[in-house]
Amino acid sequence: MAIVSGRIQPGEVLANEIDSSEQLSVSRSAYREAVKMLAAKGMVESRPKTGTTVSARSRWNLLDPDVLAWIIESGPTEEFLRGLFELRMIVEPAAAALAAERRTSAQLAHMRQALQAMERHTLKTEEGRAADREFHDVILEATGNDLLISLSSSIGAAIRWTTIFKQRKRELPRDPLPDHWRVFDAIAAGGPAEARRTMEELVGLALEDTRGSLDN
Amino acid sequence: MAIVSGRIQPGEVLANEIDSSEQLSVSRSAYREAVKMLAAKGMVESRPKTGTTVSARSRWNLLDPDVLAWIIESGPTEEFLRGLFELRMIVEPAAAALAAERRTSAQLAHMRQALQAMERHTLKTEEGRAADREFHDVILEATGNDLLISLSSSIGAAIRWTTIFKQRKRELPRDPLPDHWRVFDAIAAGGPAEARRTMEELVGLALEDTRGSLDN
DNA sequence: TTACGATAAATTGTCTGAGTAATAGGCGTG
DNA sequence: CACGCCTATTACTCAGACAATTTATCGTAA
Repeated sequence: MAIVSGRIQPGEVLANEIDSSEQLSVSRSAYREAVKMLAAKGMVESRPKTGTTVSARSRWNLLDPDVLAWIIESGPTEEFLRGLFELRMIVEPAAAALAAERRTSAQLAHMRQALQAMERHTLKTEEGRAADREFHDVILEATGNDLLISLSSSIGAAIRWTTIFKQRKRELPRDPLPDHWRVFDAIAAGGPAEARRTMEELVGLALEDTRGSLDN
Repeated sequence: MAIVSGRIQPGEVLANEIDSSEQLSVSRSAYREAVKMLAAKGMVESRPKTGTTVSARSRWNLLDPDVLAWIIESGPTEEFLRGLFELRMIVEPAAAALAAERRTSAQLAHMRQALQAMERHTLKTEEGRAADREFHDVILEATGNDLLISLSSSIGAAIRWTTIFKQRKRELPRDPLPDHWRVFDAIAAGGPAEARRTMEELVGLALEDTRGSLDN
């Protein structure tokens, strides 16, 4: 958190292992294992004699789920959130288009089932939100592209966290179901171009909602 | 490598820490630090009594540069490579479109300079390839989107490794410079739509080249 | 026979203290 | 001024012990 919040800036060196572990009241080995995880995510680099330095932000694995979570938790800049939604707007419609080309009928049935569950429970309940996630997950699965799945689920989780952290106060102003059904219909019958268009619409509207609740 | 190659399948448990570290002739702490890095990348999960189990592939951070490198090094499936290029085809044109909207004149000058260096040295030399990378990096920088930069540089590095690993034998059959200049012109003056189109063309042709060298 | 609660065993997690290896920075010499 | 040597600092590795956690087992009672 000190690193992602900028309290320790890239280029700065952390206190040496002994001092750091004492500050945190843990053993040196526990501290080292923690630092190794940060190193694995590209956030720090360790070298003998020099110590452990915070890496340039461009070297961080920003798409790592943990890193994303930490950034969001630490109060991300507005610019970062814009970037997050921008990326979603690039990836999700493309994923929908691929799904329209490749989905199996079993996957289609699965999507319908998820939407029906969403309809029953609404987004106010945890079950409803789970059904929403499931719908989007099946779309990703239908693309048959593991990398796209990995990327998109990271983004999806991050976006959900932003709404959990920031929203809270206002109700969802709009019924999201019709948009979801339009995406479904497009993937079922409309072809890739139509799937892309409807998903752009869905993401765009979700963005509007979130933007509203972020302005405060 | 045992994990990414599938020699140890998701769900399987690794030998316990003492046996594993002895097999590798390292101390338990060194082994634990290594495993912690894999855990940070989502590839394994450790729990007392149960041991360390390989996570489901859907939980891996496939976009982590290390994970990508390991997968490519271990001989990726053709399907995986298709997915990689597919993702590139989604991301890079979108990045070019954003760059066309937001680039500063300084960045534009930087791009021109990189292309001229590329022209001087050609892609046969390391300097020429560095200039190529620089050109693409400046485009990313011009998008002003950190997440997009992180994603695209991971993909870019991965693609370079595939060509390094597989290509080797044949010369580049085509002069890539005209395509690069078209992208440059579009970013300089043509607007986002034209930038997207020219970048699609560039990536598509690069894909063709690589596909050719992969079929053997 | 089944359900449940106490017990045991296996494994990771943590801690400590020591020694090793690498390297940046200073020092001296040519 | 350039180069090579030296030293101190730091991360890196190791070994051994103990703690915490959780699964599996076993016995007891319903």
